[in-house]
Amino acid sequence: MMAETATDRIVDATFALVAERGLGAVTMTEVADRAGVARQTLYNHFSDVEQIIVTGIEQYAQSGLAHLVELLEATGTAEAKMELLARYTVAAGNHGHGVEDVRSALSPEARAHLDRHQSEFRTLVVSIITNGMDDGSFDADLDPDRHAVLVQGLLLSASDLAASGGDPAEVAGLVSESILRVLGAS
Amino acid sequence: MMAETATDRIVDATFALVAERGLGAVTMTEVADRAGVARQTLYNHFSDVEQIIVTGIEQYAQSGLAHLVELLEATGTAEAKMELLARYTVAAGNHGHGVEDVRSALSPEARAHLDRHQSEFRTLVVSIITNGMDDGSFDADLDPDRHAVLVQGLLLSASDLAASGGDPAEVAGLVSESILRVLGAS
DNA sequence: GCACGAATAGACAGAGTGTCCAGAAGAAAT
DNA sequence: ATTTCTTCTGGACACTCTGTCTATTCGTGC
Repeated sequence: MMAETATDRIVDATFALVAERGLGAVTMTEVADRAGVARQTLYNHFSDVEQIIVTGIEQYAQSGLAHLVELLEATGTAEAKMELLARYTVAAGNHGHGVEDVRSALSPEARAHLDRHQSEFRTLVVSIITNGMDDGSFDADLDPDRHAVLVQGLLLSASDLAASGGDPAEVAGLVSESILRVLGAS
Repeated sequence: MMAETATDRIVDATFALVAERGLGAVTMTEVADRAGVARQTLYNHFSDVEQIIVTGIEQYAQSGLAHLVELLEATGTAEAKMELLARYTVAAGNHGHGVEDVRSALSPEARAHLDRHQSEFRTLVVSIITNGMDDGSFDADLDPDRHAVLVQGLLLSASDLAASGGDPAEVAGLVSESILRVLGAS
C-alpha cells in the first residue's frame, strides 16, 4: 500500500469536514488538525479551503475519467456503452467524496475552472450518442448536445438513487433502461 | 405595486451577492450595505447568512409549489401534467434566484430543513406517475418512487438547457417527450 | 557529519462575527 | 400634541479565523 502523501491526507480531511458540517463551516485551522499537520504546512500546499476542494475534485475527475474512457473503448455497441456509463455512475456515487454536492458552493471562478472536466465528460456522452445515431442504435433525429444534457440528468438521478439505498445493479439497470428509452433505442 | 419589506430587500441583496461571488464570500456586513440597512437590523431578522438563504428558498419554493399545484389540478391527463411540469421547470429556471445552485452549499442541517420542500415536490411527481399508471397512460410496472427521481433528474436537465439558451418552448417539448418515453407513454 | 528542503510553532495585523447598549426615528392611540 | 411602543441605528466589545512572516527543528541524501 503506497504511502499516503500529505496532500492526500489534507484533501481527505477537507472533504470529510465538508461532508460533516458543510463547506462554509470548514476552516483551515480545523483541516490542519484533522489532517494531523501544522496549519502553516497547509498554506505551503494550498492557499485556501476552496483550492483544496478544487484540487480534490480535479484529481477525482481525472482519474475517474481516464478509467472510464478505457472501459468504454473496450465496449462494443452504443447501448452497451450507455449501460456502462450508468453502472459506472452508480458505483462512483458510492465512492467519491460527494463531489457534485460541493461544486455549486464554490466561487464563480472556481466553478468555471472545474467546468472543463464537466465538458470533457459531456463530450464523451455526445460522441456515444453520435455513434449510436450513425449505426442505427438510437433515433436518427436526436440533437446530440441536448440529449447529452438529458442523459447527464438521468445519471445524476442514478447517484441519488444509489445514495438513498437500493441494489446498485438494479439501480444501474433502471437508469440505463431509461437512458435507452430517451434515446429511442429498440 | 406593494411596498417591498425590509426582509425582502435583505433576501434579494443576499442572493445577488451570492450569485456574484459565491456563498462563501458573502458577509453579513456586505449584505447590510447592499440592502441599505444597519448591520444590527440584519441580526434583528436573521441569525446568519445561511438563514437568509434558507428563508429565500422557502419563500420561493412555497409560492411556486402552490401555484404549480393549482395549475396541475386544472390539467387533465397524466401526460399533460408531465408536460406542464416540464414547461414550468423551464420557466422557473429563468426566473428564480438560481435556487438549486445554492442549496448544496448549505450546512447539513439547513439542507435537511429544505428537503421537506423537495419531498413535497417529489410527492407531487409520484402521485402523477401513480395516476398515469392507473389509467394506462404509463407502463404498469413502474416503481413510482424511483421513476420520480428519474423524472426529477430530467427536470433538472431542463433547467440546465433553459439556462444555456435555446427556445424555452422547444426545450420544454424535448424534456417532456423524454419524460414520457421513460415512463413508457404510447 | 553536513547541507538543504520541508514541516513546525509562535506571533502579527486585519477582517468578520455575534452580542450588548443607548439613543433616534416612526407609527399608533388617546 | 404628547405619550407609548416598536423598530432601526451606530458605536463598542471580545472572539475566531485568516494570511503572512519569522525562526527553529526534522529528515533524507550526499
